[in-house]
Amino acid sequence: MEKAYDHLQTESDWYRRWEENSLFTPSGHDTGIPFSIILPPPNVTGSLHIGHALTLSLPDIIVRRKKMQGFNVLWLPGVDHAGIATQMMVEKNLKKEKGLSKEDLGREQFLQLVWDWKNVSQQKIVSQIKKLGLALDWSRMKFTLSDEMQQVVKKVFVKLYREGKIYQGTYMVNRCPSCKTVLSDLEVEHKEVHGRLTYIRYPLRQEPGRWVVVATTRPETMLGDVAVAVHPKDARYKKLIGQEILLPLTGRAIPLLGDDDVDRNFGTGAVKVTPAHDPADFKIALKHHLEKIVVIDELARMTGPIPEKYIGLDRFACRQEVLNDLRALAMIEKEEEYTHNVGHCQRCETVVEPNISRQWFLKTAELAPPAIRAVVENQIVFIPDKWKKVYYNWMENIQDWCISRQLWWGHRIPAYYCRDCQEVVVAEENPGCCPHCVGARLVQDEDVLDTWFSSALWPFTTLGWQDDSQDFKTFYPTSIMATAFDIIFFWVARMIMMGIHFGGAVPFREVLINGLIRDEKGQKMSKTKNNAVDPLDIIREYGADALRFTLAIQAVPGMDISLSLNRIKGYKAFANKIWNASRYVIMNLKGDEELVIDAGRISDTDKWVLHLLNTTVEKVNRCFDDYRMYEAADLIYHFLWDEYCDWYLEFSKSDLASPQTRSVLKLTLFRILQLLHPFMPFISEEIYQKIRTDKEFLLQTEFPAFNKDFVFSQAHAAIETLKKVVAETRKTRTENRIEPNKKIPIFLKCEAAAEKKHLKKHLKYFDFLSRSLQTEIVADLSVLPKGFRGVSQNWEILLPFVSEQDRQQELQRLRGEHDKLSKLIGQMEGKLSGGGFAEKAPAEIIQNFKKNLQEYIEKKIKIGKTIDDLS
RNA sequence: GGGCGGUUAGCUCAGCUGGUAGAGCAUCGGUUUUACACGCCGGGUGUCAGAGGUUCAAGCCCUCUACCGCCCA
Repeated sequence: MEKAYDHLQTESDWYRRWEENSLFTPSGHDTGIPFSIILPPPNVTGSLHIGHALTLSLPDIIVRRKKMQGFNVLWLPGVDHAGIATQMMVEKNLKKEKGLSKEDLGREQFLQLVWDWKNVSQQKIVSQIKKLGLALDWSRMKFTLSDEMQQVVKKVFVKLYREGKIYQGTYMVNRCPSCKTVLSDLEVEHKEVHGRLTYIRYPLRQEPGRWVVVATTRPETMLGDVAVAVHPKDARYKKLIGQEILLPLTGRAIPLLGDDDVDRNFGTGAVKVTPAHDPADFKIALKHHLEKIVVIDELARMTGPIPEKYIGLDRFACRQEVLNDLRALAMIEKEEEYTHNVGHCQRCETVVEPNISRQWFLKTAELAPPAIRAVVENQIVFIPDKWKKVYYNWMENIQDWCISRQLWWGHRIPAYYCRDCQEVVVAEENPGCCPHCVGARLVQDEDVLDTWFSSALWPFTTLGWQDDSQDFKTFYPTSIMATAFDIIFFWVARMIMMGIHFGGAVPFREVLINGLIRDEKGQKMSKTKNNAVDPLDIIREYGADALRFTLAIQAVPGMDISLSLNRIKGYKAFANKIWNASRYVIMNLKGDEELVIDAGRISDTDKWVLHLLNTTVEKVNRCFDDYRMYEAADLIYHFLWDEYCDWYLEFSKSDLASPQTRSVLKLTLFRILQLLHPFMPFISEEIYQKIRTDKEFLLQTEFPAFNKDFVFSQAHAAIETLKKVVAETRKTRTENRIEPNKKIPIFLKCEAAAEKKHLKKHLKYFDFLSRSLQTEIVADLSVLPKGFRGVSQNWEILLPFVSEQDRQQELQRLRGEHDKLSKLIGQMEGKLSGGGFAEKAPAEIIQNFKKNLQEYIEKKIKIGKTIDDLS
């Protein structure tokens, strides 16, 4: 083996071999308990970012362990067509490269371009996923807009329509004039904007010279005003209700009416009513049967029955014009700074325009309650738990979902309009002629469905629900859905509703919500801030194993991760550590090692490491079962580095001639590789191949479980004592600047007979690790030559002085320590005698406390004696 | 306006059902010992945001405050 670990070499080829050997396909429909996860499908907008690496690695870690535990595991991959986002990117690209719009190309030709883009992007994503090492079954790869999915989506749409859950209606919706489509409420982001509140005079028709003042942030909409509303109990305006107002600039006469919903505290208490361009005004208009005058078109340009000069102006340009004109007429009372929330398009950040239009909606009234119940009844569990509150909050206030989009890239709505009788026909295929009038002039709806509509069907359609497949029967409901919290509404909630409705059961049992990845300063990563990192760059520099481990050990459920390159570097070093520990073990194997350990013949150090390994295995399994993979990673890290490498490998150097120790070395290494495999699949496989058992790949071996034959509490305690004495000796050496390499005579004293006996037995380890020339365990240190002293529990250590200066130095140190102990003991005794601690605390705690106190007291006495002795 | 997080060592973060604080990195001193300098040995570091309360005992529970962040309306 090479002296230094090379991740590039190790990570280059294993994936291909795993795939070729079908390691990632389920074991079969009749073997093992099913365990399934459907990949949250990445968008085909480009490539994966670091957040994906987290969301995808965590379930992979779970999946690999489940496979090793013998479950019948399905981990199914796929990608999402991402309607708006992908179309936008292709449009932008087309504009940039050829200066053309999508209309220049036409629907069909443009879609061909998007498909090309999708293919390139999908290829990129798949290659990234493979670099990350995800154990996905590629033979079942899905795409949300494949022919197969198009069939299912149509089927589902028609079914929902016939059930009356999908309907067409004319309502006020959010429209993005830049993306040129309507958006659902969720796709609108509310952001604080510093604007101006303009107070405009609205003259009373019957009383020339008098007016009411209305305040607005959008003066241009006044062109579409149909009324002014006041609160009926508002003393300022009560008497004016019923009068008419002459709308400035247009001269239209509009009523002044009373409405309970008017907020008396906003502005002047009189509000203008623009039903076609404001959701609240829309409601008022419905109540009072007011006309809806459209003055802004779908591209946010002025239109309608308004003065000629404004027609065609952009809404913001028109705002300036209107203000200028009002000013000229002295109709502006005042203007003030005003901060308010304005809806922006989530995709392109354009200010969203409320707009009345005919759209398709999904009724949620019947779908939501069972979806809420599923979580209340714990059929679905959120991890961490707190997210269920977020889920409830949204589900309990859910609105109907606008599912049509004015895009080309997506699932075309399977609705046909008859040109002859104007009827709408909803059917999976074009019926050819109108069932109502038998006319043949049917045209399909131009719009497509919201991307999330097909995503909502993902857990069951990917499994072949539509064909009543064996996969669906075996793997639905799936076990876990892993995702980021920002799409709980968009995706998780909708999957639950659709899964229950169509799949007949919840789509998944657990929802694993991971946090956001931030940069090392805790800032959100973004392209504009230029602090985003490319997972491929990290993998190239540090390795996929190091990246996976970094993400796993930092992924405390519900917490964001601040990703620092230094930390990744640290886990790259960890990989090198594993490599070298393995190199040591493998170099010393003779090929005759048994993997079955005879507990009667192995040494205490062997027992110690097996005992600790066993404890670690038990804890790791428990952590996995509680979805605390971060803690499992931490446990493995510390066992491997702090115990196995720092102590066991060093102990073993004295025992290499023993076939038993060599067997333990091999077995423990094997177990470590198994524990590590879910986190670091590549390096663990590479090393496994050098100590291979009968299984061809590590993933085929059985994940370690607690083994009651490996409980060696006595040996464990004895070696722990040995470690403490070695540590104290090393510390004493270092503190007193004894040359690290110099072998010196060491004297030990111990009052506990059993410990003394054990240590005597383990003296060879002590000598090696303490660089001892010769070690003597004596009954009385005071009769020996004077020396530096160390104390560790029952043990005292003496390293002989070589000069008078040594003696002075040691005395000074001892006095300092003596003082420290006196202070601590005083504090502890105080606590024990006063305040009720001794009476009220549980016996176990007090016992422990007293034991510690006793230790300090003894240590103090020992040091006191030593001081006398040296003075 | 409603809700949810966070505030712990220089930095980034752990700390399970309360029992005198931990990791990684950084830093300091030593060290080229036959697995590893991506290493080894050893060290220092904290009014656990602030105030009050419950308790024998609070980083952890309760109340309030401050600051930062997020979601919903």
